[in-house]
Amino acid sequence: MSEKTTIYDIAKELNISAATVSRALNNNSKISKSTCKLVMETATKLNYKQNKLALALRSGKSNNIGVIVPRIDSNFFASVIRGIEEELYPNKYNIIICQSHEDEQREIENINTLLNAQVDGILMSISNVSSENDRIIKRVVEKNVPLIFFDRKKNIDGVSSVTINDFEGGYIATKHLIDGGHKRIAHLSGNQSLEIYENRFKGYKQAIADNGLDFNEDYVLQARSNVDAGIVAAKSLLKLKTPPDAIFSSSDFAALGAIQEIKEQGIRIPEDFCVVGFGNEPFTKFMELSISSVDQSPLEMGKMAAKVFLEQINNHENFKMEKKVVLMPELHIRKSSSKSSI
Amino acid sequence: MSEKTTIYDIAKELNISAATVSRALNNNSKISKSTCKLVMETATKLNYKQNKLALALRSGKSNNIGVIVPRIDSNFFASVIRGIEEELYPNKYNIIICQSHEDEQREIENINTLLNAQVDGILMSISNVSSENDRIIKRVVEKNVPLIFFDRKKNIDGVSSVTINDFEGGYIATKHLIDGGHKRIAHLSGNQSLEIYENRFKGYKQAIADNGLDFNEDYVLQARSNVDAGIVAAKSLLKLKTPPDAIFSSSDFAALGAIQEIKEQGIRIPEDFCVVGFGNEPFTKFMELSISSVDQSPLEMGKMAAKVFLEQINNHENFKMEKKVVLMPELHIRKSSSKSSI
DNA sequence: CTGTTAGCGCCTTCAT
DNA sequence: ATGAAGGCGCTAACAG
Repeated sequence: MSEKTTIYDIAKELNISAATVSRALNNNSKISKSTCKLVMETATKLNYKQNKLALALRSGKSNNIGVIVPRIDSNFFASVIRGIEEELYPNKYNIIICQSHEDEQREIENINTLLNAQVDGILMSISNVSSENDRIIKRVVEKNVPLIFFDRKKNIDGVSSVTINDFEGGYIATKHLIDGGHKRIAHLSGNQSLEIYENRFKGYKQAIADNGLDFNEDYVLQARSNVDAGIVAAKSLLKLKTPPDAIFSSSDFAALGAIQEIKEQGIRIPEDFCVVGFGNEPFTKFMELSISSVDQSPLEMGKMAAKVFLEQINNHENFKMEKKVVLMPELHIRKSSSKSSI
Repeated sequence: MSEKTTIYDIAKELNISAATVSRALNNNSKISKSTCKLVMETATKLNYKQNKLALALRSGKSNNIGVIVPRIDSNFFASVIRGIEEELYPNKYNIIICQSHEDEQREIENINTLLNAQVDGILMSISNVSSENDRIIKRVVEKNVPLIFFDRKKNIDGVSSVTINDFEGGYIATKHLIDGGHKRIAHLSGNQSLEIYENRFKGYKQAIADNGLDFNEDYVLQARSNVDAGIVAAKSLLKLKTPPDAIFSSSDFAALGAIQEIKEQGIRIPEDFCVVGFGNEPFTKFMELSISSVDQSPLEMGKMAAKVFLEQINNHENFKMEKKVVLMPELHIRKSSSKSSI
């Protein structure tokens, strides 16, 4: 009972050939109704399950796709993965998850593992932009394994990507603060070597320029994406001779830390100081002092990445296709930046 | 360049047999140093990558394990998965993720898919306790595919599980409220047909009984795990002739909703009313009025589930092993329940 | 309509 | 120390 039954078992039982069984199982047109029915019956009787491994080996299609994320236990990445899964499930693809832990070496290992496992495609958010992983990424492209970047991308020929317009995100967040009457707006940025943070920063700068404000380099600090970094950053900003009166943070966590520190120093939010974050993490709307934040629509991003993959895989021609999808970010205005909604 | 190189390509290049190549690649003892070196060199030169699919088909081991969760975009499940991944990564296992969406039919499909994909084991948190999925779960056991439940389990012979002591969790949470001087403690429960919620409820009840308080059925409400459900529940609790003065909620989200409603009605927390949640969601500690909550150590749970799987897979004997690991929950006391820490 | 054959890529007996 | 052969489970040509 614990033995796996194969098409040969069914064939033997019925005194027919394995090929016929295979055909019947696959609803091949030219099989008599009777044998087809017989095969189906014995299949269920013997509790037959198709071995996808054998099928994959033969067809060269594993029906697995690999997803590489820096870490899975962040709301953003988990939501993207959910989106991917929901889009791919009806298409019979399984998802193999890898975490790079922001480590480039690990990322390369992940890609190799996935390639060895013969995945039909790789969807990834890169951890880092060094030239080290360029080589292997190019190899993926050469092997004609569809590769799609989401959120954190890299510009490489033949590689599609699904991102949000981070520039726009930075722009609308900053513009919102300017509209609120703020003139000294600081910016907490992430690792600028990543396009996403660079673009959010550029959007911020552009909004500043477009509205006749002065760009002040002292107002731009780098802060990792956690609460403590936000606290540290806010501390140093508030120590300036002319401290800012608002912050646009590239990270919700840093925004939270900044808010904590600002309130700690007796400054009122949003009356005296406003803050806007980025990412729309669940906690931003749960806070009593809810935090305004730019939403990245991770679910949609995941679905879109999956869709692009499907297009690519179904593009049987041998011309390479490269698609760049850019989603629009949406600013969710909450208490941390709206004096009216107090 | 886009062609995949196989051991035959290496063999041809070197005018030796594929068998020798295979042996050399696997560091087989009885291969001359020279040919071994030669093989290795040509392998890298030709950019050879072992096809795990072929290996899997031959060996019957895919080195993939399946993980089924109700949904992935919840901090708890994402963290468990992270734990699983980190533990299994060094052991060269890949993780295939499936979401059941709390739908039993989908869950059955997931199991079948994973079985078809020849996974070496299945780790799952069941969505539901009906008898429908019993049959398929039994089939997994019969097929000798290691099956491990985590968090939401079902008692089935031959199936291991890793859970937390939910009874204890409910008990310490309630006891903490009692110690705080509360005598009218309400409980928001989840779907009682799931062991976890049943046990949290039992722990609550036991703590009530052990401390000479009266159990009041009106104080026990079922609430789904979201903010709105918590609001609704709190509303109806506060309408009672003798409303409670504390709540132990089986869900952090419901706890948050309850807190919002309680404050809305002008009742002060924690001075007049205390609340303890369950799950230790990230937001609970971020709130200004931080929420006390029972931690489920999801990371550890994931790692443990993976360890149990590894033990099981390495248990080459044919006796079935069944292991039940129960982790201890930990109460994180925060502002929502501690008058002293205001 | 159905059977035979062959091969996907790998490893492992069995020979030598 | 190496080669030849067979098979993991499946399907697609090629024959009938």
